[in-house]
Amino acid sequence: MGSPFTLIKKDLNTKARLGRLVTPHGVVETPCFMPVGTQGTVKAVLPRDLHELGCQILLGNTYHLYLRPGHERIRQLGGLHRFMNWPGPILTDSGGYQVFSLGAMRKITEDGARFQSHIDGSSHLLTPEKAVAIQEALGSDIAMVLDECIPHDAARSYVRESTERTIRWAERCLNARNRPAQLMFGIVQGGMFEDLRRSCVDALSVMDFEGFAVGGLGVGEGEEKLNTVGAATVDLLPENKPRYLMGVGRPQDLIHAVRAGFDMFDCVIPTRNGRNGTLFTWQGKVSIKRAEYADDARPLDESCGCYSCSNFSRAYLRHLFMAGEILSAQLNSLHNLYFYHRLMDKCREAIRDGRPEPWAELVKFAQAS
RNA sequence: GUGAGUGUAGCUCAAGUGGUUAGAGCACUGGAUUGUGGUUCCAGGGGUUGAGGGUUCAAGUCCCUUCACUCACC
Repeated sequence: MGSPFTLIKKDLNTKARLGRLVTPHGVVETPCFMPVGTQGTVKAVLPRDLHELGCQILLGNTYHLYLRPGHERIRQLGGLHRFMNWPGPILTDSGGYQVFSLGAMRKITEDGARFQSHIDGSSHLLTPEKAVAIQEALGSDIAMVLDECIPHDAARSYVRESTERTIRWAERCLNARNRPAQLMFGIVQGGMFEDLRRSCVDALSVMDFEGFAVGGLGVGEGEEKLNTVGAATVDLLPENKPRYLMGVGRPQDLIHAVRAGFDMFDCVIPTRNGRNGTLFTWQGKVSIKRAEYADDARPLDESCGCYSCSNFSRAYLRHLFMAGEILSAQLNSLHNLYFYHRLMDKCREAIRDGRPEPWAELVKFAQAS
């Protein structure tokens, strides 16, 4: 059995790569964007619509599905794919980000991360072994190792200590595997320190992972550090395996990261910002709640082929938002995900094309954003 | 008609015995949101304190007149 990842083409003008990742539930063309479906659903979007807009792979979450409805229940019901009626590939995050985002509600030890449930306050210990067992029960195509996502301004001494623990956890995750068909990705930490990033890559890259992720970015460090640390880290990763930049980002961040050599992305921005009234277009961000759109009969983006732009006016989208209607979240999320997928289409086309012109357009868009 | 009560921001309400530039929540306006708690955070515009007169160094607050609304009773 060969490697699940095939590097199809390296761009001549940038470090971007065109690839193909084979998973048990289908093939993913990279660079790709993964919509976030934390709780077994991409909020406000039907699986049918995700498929229609070109979505290839979704992200689910270990921590959330473990707490509710429970991974054993999902296993009994035929696994996460069947449970949420998404037949395509699914990558599951390990719960490492919740180590970061739940802040005061968790405690880290060598053994694992102890969480206080945000639902009922009950206490749970998530160990590397348990994170793997949960992801195997969910039946995801790609499992992520348990890591600790640290704040961008963490002191060097803590970053070092934490990153070394994350490396030990990665090894424990590998040893806990029981389903060879499920791919597993290691996660590079190291904060904003390039030497710590490098030693983390050195330690992880000799382990038998099918891909590598870069974590701990897009957590408030700012655009410049995101780009420089991201680019420096991705350069160190093995060329023949997929490289995933976790949790990033804005359209301009994705363009920079693809050009730096990343293959996979996930981010809540298109769905969360959509629900909160921020929409992405090729002319830039549009805050649909603005009063200036109250009487605007034009579609959000004339050049967009999504269901929302094909059928509704800005005035209607604003009305739905101001009225707090459920359809607002649906139409906005659908549009933003459509936009993100067309953005990734353009990146793949630029690599196939091989000329600098398509990149020039994308960079121009990124700079204007 | 008589008696009582209430009038402060678009809405609901605060502002001890008179004392800085009348505040808050919601709403509205603008901005933020990066491995999601259907949010949250930041900033801003808004007032002739129903109207008129009086007392006082000083009135949303006390007095008089008037208007509106609410309730009770003829």
